[in-house]
Amino acid sequence: MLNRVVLVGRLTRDPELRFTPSGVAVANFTLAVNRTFTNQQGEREADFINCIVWRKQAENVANYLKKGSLAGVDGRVQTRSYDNNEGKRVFVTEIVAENVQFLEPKNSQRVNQGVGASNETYGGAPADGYGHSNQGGTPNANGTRSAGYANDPFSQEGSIDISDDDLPF
Amino acid sequence: MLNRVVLVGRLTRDPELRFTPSGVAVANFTLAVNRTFTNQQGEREADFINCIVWRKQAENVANYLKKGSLAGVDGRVQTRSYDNNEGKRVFVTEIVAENVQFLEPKNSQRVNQGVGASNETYGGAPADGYGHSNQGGTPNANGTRSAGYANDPFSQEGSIDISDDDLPF
Amino acid sequence: MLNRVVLVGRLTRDPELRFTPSGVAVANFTLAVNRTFTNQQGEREADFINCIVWRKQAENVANYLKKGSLAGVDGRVQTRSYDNNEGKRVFVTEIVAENVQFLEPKNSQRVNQGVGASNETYGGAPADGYGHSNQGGTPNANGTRSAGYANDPFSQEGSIDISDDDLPF
Amino acid sequence: MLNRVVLVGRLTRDPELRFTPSGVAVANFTLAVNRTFTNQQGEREADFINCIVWRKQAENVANYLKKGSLAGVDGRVQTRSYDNNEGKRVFVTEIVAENVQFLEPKNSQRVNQGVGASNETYGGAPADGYGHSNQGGTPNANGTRSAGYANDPFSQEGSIDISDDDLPF
DNA sequence: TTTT
DNA sequence: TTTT
Repeated sequence: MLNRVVLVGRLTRDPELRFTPSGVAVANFTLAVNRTFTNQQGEREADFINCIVWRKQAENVANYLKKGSLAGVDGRVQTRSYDNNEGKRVFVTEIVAENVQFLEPKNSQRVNQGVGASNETYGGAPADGYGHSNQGGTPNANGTRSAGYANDPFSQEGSIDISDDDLPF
Repeated sequence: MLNRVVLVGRLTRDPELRFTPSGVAVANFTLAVNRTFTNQQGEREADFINCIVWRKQAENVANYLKKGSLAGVDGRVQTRSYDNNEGKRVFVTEIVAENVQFLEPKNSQRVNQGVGASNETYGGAPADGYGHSNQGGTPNANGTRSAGYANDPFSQEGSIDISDDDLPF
Repeated sequence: MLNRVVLVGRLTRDPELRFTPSGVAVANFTLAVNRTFTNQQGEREADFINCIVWRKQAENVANYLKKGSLAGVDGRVQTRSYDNNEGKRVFVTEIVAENVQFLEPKNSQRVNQGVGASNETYGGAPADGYGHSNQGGTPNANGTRSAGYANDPFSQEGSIDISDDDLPF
Repeated sequence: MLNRVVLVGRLTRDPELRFTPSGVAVANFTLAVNRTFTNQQGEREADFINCIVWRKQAENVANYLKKGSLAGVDGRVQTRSYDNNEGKRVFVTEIVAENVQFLEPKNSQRVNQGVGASNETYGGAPADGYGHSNQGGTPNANGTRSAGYANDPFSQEGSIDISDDDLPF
């Protein structure tokens, strides 16, 4: 059924790049989209919209976008649920970006540094329903733009709770 | 900034019509939007997307859509937050419908009955972060044409008070 | 760059199914999309929007949609130009449908009959800049369930001026 | 019915600002939208999409966008027809922009000079099916706030007559 | 928990 | 908490 979203906004912080157990890249980011109208106090509010993007585009996002970057997203609305650490079901609505357009002028774009550019929350399962992490070893030691430890044999240590079934293709 | 969503799906239950203190109609409904692709088990999943619509369109939605109705929505993604009854901040992402299209064939459409069709949760603040309601007293005292009858047990007598040019078809 | 269109409307006539020389299916149809507002005479006008769809979806469109069918389209705006029979350059704007949703209730859907369901303008090049037809050999030998005159020995007369380069993938 | 378009692209030339006989501003511009995929020769083509925008947004477009500007458009597909100077009916498909977003970085934006910035084709009906113009005499005699200065050589003296809250940023 |  |  028809399900289409188009957004233009700015990243509220650096994107987070992770990998599924089978090595597929996923990036998460939040877009601040300023409203075109003002509220009753005359202020222009914003919507803070969570986005997720897969594979090569995920790596591009991680490498070329950072906090404050202007970006366009073409995708679809997705809902999912997971049980949080208190055993409560949490419902999530987010945008799965199928196409991300970088809208920063060329000269303002810098390739992100490997270390720290995509900051995995080490140690302990993140509370967002994704379990991907990049535990142990030398994370992204290879540096450069694309994601080395996708091939890291140690990446499976500890638990992971995302399986390939979660991939949207 | 650009923020646009278009959906086609089916209502998971009857829409809920409420009113702000100043008498503005708001309807909430959830659209089940079937995915166009299947997961790795070969099943076609759905996204359950919360929508909100205001004013005249809210009344039309409450009057002409019900559980199972096929509808299209043109709107924007909105995020907001509120403190739940445990004092915890909850973040909500929903679609503000600016235009709702009824996609049921004509003959399958019936005007909803006033009682029960749009069920305001009386007594106590709803847990969804909206406080609007139109409880007791002189509903819609502020006047205008909007729909006091939503909560009015007598509203079915005689004709309904939506004029023909309010009808979206 | 972002380029996204979503439409819901009714086919103004039966879709036309053709094939490129290499056997790729293409269907053309026009969607009448009623405006949600009225003009100064109080009339509700419509936009008549040309759409094109490729491959399996083209065959589905040809088989399951006909004049009057309600359909949704998710796609992109495309422009192209060609020289008409008076040697004048003509510019065309149309929607390339990437996803077509059938919105007719199940019971009202009938599989189109092969012959006549999708009516190729026989004899002479069509004036729309597509010359596709299904020339030579055993057209559509690969065949399967698709559209009637795909198997029409006469459809090959005249030239074809679409090459595979025109395919959007 | 649902009819929604979102585009991001660059103006192929300066926008053209005109006025209807009753003084309503209209701007036309063409957006070059680069495709996200390449053709079989490996080239990335573009679509050249005609847009039209009304009233205050038309004036903003004329004042703040020029050839090469990056802009986003949220609108709908419109078709219309007119008889050209050879008495032939011409069909036009264009995008009516309901919201235009300026995507150029702040420092790269300059207010267009009045003269030449928005170039009305004086003398003789334009061949595009719009007859509006605002020729000579008392421009914008009907009054209101709309932009006579578009054609007014003196309009640059002192301050520009767009108030700050008209600015889209 | 938010961007310019 | 989900629709056909």
